[in-house]
Amino acid sequence: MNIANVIVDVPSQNTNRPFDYKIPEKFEGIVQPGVRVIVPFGPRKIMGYVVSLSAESSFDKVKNITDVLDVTPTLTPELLHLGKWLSQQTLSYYISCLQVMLPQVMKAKYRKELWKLTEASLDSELDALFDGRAVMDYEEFEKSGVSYQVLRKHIHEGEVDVHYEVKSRETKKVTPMVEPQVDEMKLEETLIDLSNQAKKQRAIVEFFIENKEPIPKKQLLETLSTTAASLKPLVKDGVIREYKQEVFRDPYENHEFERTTPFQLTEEQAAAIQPILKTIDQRQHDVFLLHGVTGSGKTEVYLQSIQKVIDEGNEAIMLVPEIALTPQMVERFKGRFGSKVAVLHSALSAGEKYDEWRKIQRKEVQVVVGARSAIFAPFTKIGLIIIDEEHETSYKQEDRTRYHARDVAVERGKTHGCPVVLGSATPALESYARAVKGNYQLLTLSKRMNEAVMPEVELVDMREELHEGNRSMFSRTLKEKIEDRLAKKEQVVLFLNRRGYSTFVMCRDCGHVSECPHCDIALTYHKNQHRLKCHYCSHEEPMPTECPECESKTIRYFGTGTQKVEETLQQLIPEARVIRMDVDTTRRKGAHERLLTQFGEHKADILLGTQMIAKGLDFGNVTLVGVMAADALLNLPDFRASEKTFQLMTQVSGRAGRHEKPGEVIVQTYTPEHYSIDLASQYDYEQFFNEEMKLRKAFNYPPYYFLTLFTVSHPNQLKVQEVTQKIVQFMRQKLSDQAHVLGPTPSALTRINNRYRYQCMVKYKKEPEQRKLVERILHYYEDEMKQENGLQITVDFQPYQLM
DNA sequence: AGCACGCCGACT
DNA sequence: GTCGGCGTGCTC
Repeated sequence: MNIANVIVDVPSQNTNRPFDYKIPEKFEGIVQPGVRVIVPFGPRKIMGYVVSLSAESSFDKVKNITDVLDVTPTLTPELLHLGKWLSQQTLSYYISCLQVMLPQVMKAKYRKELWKLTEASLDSELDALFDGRAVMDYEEFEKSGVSYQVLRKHIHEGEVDVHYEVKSRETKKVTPMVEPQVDEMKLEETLIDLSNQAKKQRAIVEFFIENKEPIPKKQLLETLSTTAASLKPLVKDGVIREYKQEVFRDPYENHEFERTTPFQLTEEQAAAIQPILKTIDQRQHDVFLLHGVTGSGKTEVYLQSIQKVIDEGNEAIMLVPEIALTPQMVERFKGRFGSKVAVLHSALSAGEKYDEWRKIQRKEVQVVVGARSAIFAPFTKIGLIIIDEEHETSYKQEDRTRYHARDVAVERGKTHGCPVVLGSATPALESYARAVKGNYQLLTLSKRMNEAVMPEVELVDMREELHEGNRSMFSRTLKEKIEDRLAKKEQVVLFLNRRGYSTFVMCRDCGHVSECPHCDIALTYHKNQHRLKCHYCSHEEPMPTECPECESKTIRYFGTGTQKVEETLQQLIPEARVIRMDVDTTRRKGAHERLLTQFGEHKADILLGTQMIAKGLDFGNVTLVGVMAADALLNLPDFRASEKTFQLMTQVSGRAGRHEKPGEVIVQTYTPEHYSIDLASQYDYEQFFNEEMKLRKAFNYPPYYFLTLFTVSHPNQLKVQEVTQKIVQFMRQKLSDQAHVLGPTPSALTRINNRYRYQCMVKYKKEPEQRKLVERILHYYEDEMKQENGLQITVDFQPYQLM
């Protein structure tokens, strides 16, 4: 077994397979599957992952491994296998799948340098470049314009070498530590031997007679208010040992977490947790859908399930949509499990992420709470995987390796023989359908804790506001209610959905929205052509000058933002103190948490924000939630628009009246009669599910059909159309009659960076050959895709982002 | 992905 | 005749 099979860090079709390398004697025993190595590859040196070992190679010119980067494997056998699975699922390169599972800093960096190997002088031009140095960046040479011929001559003469260096970017933070190197008796002796003048040295020795434990050098010197000068002789005499220890950057270092103990479960919670605990006990794989209304105490169910897993010595993964958005969730986990928890989310620095990851790898924690990629936590004894707010689209990675964390969770759950719990107040239609079918076990929490009731939702018809002469974006009702809360010293959350708000066309008189006759999807306004287009089929029509329904001339496209709302609000209610939360105000690190803390301390009356305030906020003093424009999402060119609207409205409503004071929700809309808005206002998920399923069935969308989305892009529009057309034809010809192949269609964002984008969508029920067909297509266009600025074809087997 | 090699046109 | 443009094929 002295051959290592290595997946090299070269994402391409031709290198998407293991390469064999000899393991030099000095690395025997260290090189094993999952270890990162540096290997020669052609003229350069690159990083690679050992995926397996073998006794011999069928290749006769096997090179040696240059270096080993890990002492313990970075990837467990399970993760190596999972990476393979992922590459098959997403049709991406094995190496990309392995990289996506690891913290960014573990990706290798490469440096190319020129080394001068001789004292003699070279070609004058080149000598001028080296300028007396022995090493220079290759880039310098490239930029200099000195001809390659000149360089090549010297390389052949052995006077200059092109040197490739692999740099690992991970940095470990170390801190100097000190500890006694001798026993207590010896310390006492030292004390006697020390002269009476050496006061500080005596103090140090005395300190260590009291405390035998290692202590950071800095801390010791501070406590005894001395300097390194008095420590030095003791180290020299071998009484005290100085060494460096790796410290983990702890993002929550200066944060006190209030310890909490398990609550008494309500009857409903107890009933829901029962089957989960049983499955944990039996070490079985099963998927649960925990459908619990907002505030019903799903988190407590998670916490107590995890507790059981920990008690049995196993590990748990808990995914949350974007943990930076829910500091309160971190609080609860740290509060319950203390240092057993690692936290992984995007607000951490690269170094912090790496350290949290290493805590998991070194088995210093048993629980990880994190966003999407935390599903790849290098645990080996997973006893439970939880996905909170499972309907959230952020669980789907939208570039390169297009995986859905839910699928990975189920896959890992199968290998570990452990339950997967999906929790949501508004499950994704796909998930609920599976639960109804019996593929998932449905668990329900229908009541809020503490006998709180869901806040009353009032729909305000903005068309009527307009008819009655109110042209403001605030309805009279909303304005009055805000003023009322301010008077009572209570707080208000105002929610505005800005995304996609500028492109749909609506009549301000009757609320009519232009839709595609074939797709039941809002048409998108294209400003430059002044036309309406459907992004699913090829339908398009001119921008109407009057409403097709009521002939009013007030039909137009929409656009507004949080800033505008804030201005209007200030004019309307000048005394209100407003905190605005959107991408602009939360860009800086920690800004998010700071703003929320301010709001929590009632330093503002109104919290105005986008998406990011919809989740996880839990402020007892908030008694009014206002939704500025509920329709905004509804009219996105997306078959999930209704579902997203329903989910968002439900979530936002859940922000009000979570504690003693009852809450109230005002929803401003131009289409109060729309089933998703109407049913969300009644908190009727099931009815919504039924309605939406009818439409999905009628229009062949998930969960009745699966989707595959091809996106083709190229600088030349004709080329894109042509290629997409070919793909469409090929798929139509090869797939069964049950599959629907749509396209070619311009993408919603038809041109990005001067590249035109077209798509082909496949709706299908069962096409076992599909992946192979797609592989054939990608293989066919391989050469054209390699070219710089050439053709690009991406395939998404479970698209969420349809633009 | 890089890199070397090699085949072609445009020059000293 | 040589320099350097880019297409082609390979990397254990």
